[in-house]
Amino acid sequence: MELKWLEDFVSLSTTLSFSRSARERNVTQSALSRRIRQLESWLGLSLFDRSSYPIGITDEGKIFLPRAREILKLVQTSRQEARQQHDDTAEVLVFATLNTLSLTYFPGFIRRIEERLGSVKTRFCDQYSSYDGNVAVLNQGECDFLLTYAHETVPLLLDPARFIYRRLGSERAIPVSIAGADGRPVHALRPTGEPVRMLSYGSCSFFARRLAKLFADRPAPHVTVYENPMSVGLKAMVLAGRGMAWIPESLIAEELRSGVLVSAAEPSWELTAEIRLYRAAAPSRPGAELFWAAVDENTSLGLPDAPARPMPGRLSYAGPVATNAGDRKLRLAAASMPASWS
Amino acid sequence: MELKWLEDFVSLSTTLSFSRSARERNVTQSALSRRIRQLESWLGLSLFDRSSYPIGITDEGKIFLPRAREILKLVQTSRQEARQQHDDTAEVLVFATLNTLSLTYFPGFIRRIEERLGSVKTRFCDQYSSYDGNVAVLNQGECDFLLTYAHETVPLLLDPARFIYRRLGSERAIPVSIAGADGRPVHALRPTGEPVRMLSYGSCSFFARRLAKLFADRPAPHVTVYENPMSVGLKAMVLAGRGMAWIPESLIAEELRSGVLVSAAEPSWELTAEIRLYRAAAPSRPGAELFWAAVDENTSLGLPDAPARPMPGRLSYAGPVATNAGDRKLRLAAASMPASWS
DNA sequence: GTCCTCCAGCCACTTCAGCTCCATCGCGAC
DNA sequence: GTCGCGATGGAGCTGAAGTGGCTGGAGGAC
Repeated sequence: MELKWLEDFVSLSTTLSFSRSARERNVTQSALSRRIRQLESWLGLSLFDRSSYPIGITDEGKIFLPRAREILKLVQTSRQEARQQHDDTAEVLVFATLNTLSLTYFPGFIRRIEERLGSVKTRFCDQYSSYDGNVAVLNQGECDFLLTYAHETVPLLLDPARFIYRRLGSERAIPVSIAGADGRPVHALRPTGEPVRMLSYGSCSFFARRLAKLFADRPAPHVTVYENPMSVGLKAMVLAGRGMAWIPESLIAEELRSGVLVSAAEPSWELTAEIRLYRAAAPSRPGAELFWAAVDENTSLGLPDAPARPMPGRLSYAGPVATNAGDRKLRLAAASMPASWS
Repeated sequence: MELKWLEDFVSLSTTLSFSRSARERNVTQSALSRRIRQLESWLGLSLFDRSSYPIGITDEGKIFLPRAREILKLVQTSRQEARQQHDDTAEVLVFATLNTLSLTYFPGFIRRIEERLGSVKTRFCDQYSSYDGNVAVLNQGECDFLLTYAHETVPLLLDPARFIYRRLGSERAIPVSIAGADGRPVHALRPTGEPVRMLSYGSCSFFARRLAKLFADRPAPHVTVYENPMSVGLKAMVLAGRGMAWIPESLIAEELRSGVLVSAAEPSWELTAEIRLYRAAAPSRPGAELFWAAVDENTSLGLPDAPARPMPGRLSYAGPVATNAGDRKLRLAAASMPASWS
């Protein structure tokens, strides 16, 4: 038996459509069909009535559905429980953070803290790509700190009475394109004329929200030809000349300096964001308190306004222990989904 | 995450030895080592302390162990629950039976019953190979009927007050070998001289018990060169000339007649067994009661003494729905283990 | 009636995770 | 010292499971 069969089953029992669930689970319809059959044959009974449209769940399926959920839930909580135990005893600080920040700001940030505290053990939560997802992680007490972008136009669903924050710096997202032979952007945003090829964030990331608002206020002709919630992915596409995109400055400082990438819109189109570190207001573990104190010392030394700095050299991941090292597969399409924990 | 990782973990936490668990789980030591590492990396912590021998389970491992068991248990019970539901509504009769009987006696038996009752839906429980396992299945009410061999020398752990039975027939297990050019057995049991090559049942099957008793009473020189709890497996080895074995007569009637196989010991070495159908004494589902009544009618017509009859033609499995159709893999070595439900 | 969607089922083909079977290495235990 | 055990690496293989494409049947929608 495979746990993914159960996930398939739960998904299918919700959508009641093989095609839709197949899309949701990032497999073809025929593969999903086969997997559901495998589950059914393992159980020795059928879970869905396919004889009509839309398909219906059988009585046995109705019995089994809560069980399947229970199993998946139990697997999830068991892992969290073991981790909690480990993090507590090993004094590991758990961060929720956005993908881009984990690549740009975090490494330098943690280095500066370690200069004060000595070596610090850290770990990231699973949920990378979604802005709200990370907020939820802090809300539910599954991490010690939330490192995130923030801007007045994007609601951040944290009770100010329960959570406090420090402003660590700021970031700009710049609309960029590769430069043509003449040094001008190949793809450029213009108020009129041809729509520009847009490489865009999905819907759940921070800059996706910022952009949605921006275009609501200042419409401009564009057609979205690619979506990826991770700015690194967008950067790669921009570098390949596939269109323009808003990319955090710290990710493309090098390319801007060398002239490979150039601004693709007037400066007024740039987006800004604060970089904030959130924590629960209530007293926390000794290690977390120590960390927070070190953050305060650093920010009091004038760091709050320092922009996020790009990592020197090539973009290789040198952060904390990857939490999904057990997952070998990473499909591009899957990147738009919440990180799977199975 | 894979459920087999949890099974590995539970096994290893019991044996505290990679090599032993690897053998138990039918993989190489290096494969098991990798799988445990995969589980650990999925969890993000280590479960065993490998720095000393024997290895020790870590604190986190101690936390996670009951959870792992819980998950596996939940998976198992969820399946049983769904099946129960299905069997009840679809009026499926559940049998526990020995492997050989499912191939020899059962098909004809069910055909005779169906001549009276019309089509009957049946299903086998998972536990095939172990004699006691099948008994336990009936004891725990997980099946309607137990079809089994029985003999006064082999204890059958069923409370006579709670379970009743009917004698359906009898079976002989005959010591056989392939015939040489002279028509005499290539491998033959002799009270003195060279030990004969013995192909033997494991330890948990019915005829294994009978044989153990037999050899305890009448020692004869032999060396066991192959073990398989399934008599069909032994038959194949006998046909390949690998040695002698006790095989149920009904499985080899054809070969005995044609002379391919011949008796490999004096007739006094033959083993007998009754074929019995057990059920709970308490009233049961209507379908089961109907079935039982049909059995009684049949046995009253003089069938009880009919020996198990081999299926005509080649030995192909034509019984009820295979319960482990979801399991694609079947390793020979695994055949000696209780059927996996995962 | 036609058109469309949805699902089952089949096929050929490809991919790759996971296994085995080596070999080697380091390290405690004895 | 030797022995046993576990980790690790590479080569090679296999089978499971995916994709992509197709057909066919069953229903809705119009």
